Amino acid sequence: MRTTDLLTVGEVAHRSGFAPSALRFYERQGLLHATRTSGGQRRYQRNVLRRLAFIRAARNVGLRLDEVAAALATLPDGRTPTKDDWSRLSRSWRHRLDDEIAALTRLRDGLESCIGCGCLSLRTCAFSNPDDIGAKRGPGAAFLPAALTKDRG
Amino acid sequence: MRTTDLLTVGEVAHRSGFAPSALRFYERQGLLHATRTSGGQRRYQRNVLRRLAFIRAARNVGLRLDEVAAALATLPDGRTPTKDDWSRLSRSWRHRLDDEIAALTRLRDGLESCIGCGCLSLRTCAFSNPDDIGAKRGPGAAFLPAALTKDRG
DNA sequence: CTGATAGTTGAAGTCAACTTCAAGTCAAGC
DNA sequence: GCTTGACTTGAAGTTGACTTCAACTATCAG
Repeated sequence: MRTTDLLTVGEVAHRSGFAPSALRFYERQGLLHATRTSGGQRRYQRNVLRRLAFIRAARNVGLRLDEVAAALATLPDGRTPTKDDWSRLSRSWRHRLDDEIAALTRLRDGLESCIGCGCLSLRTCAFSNPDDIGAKRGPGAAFLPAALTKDRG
Repeated sequence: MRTTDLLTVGEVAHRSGFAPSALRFYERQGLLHATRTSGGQRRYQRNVLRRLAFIRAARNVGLRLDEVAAALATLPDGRTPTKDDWSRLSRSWRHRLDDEIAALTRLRDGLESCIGCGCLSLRTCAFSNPDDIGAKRGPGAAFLPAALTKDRG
């Protein structure tokens, strides 16, 4: 293993938990940057790991990659981001998570009142209201992540 | 408008909130059934609306269509499902929603402790841990529905 | 009977976030 | 210098849940 302060794709993949293909994909999407060796191979700065931690956290919260990219674009260039920078970016997530939790809680409570009667009426039952949570999703979007649902498949 | 007790695709679409294309898709997936006119057009029984209400509710909870199909397959055939039938099917959802809410709550609380320090360390911060919620999703699956995220895009 | 409106089909497209593939090139330890 | 393992690329494939399209056909009010 080399002793430079630059990391190879494999090293970054191993340390971050992202697949190499994901790292290359993120680079194409403008979320990451890497210098190249004379032979064309990627070499990453060590701070890419924090950036990737941010990306994973943002994805956990439910941000799409383009939103993550937009957030990352607000980081000051020319200097390494500080803790305050990262903190600022993730501050708004709390509200977002609150909303998500509230929506799911409403859904659960609606279910509580529906289980008893078994109605599932399209008109009266808030639980299956088209205007509720699941409606008007864009094409192709799954509702909840597999990781949240896989345990009780 | 006809006065039969059978519904056209358009009527079902309007009453259920599903697009006609979604109804045809569900039929191909075995979630719905329709009789046909002599001319080949679909005609739906009135109880298809309750079935669709169930489908929407299940989707709201986060079930995939194949899971919904499996659940619907446990309905007794030969008779119209009763309220008890529907109630039985949706009873397990409560637990599932509880888990989803708990996972998001853990995530939010992890965020709370991370906001202060801005660490986002891959090693120490539970919030961005690869093994946490967002990790190991299958390809193509979005984390949260647009409906939950669109307001505070 | 006619014309407007609504319905039919299979095939292909969409979206997000990646993964997989084939065919080849680089880096480094011995 | 050679071998081995890691790396490179663009293109195409995957998944789930639909939507869109083009080219027709059916239904029904008047």
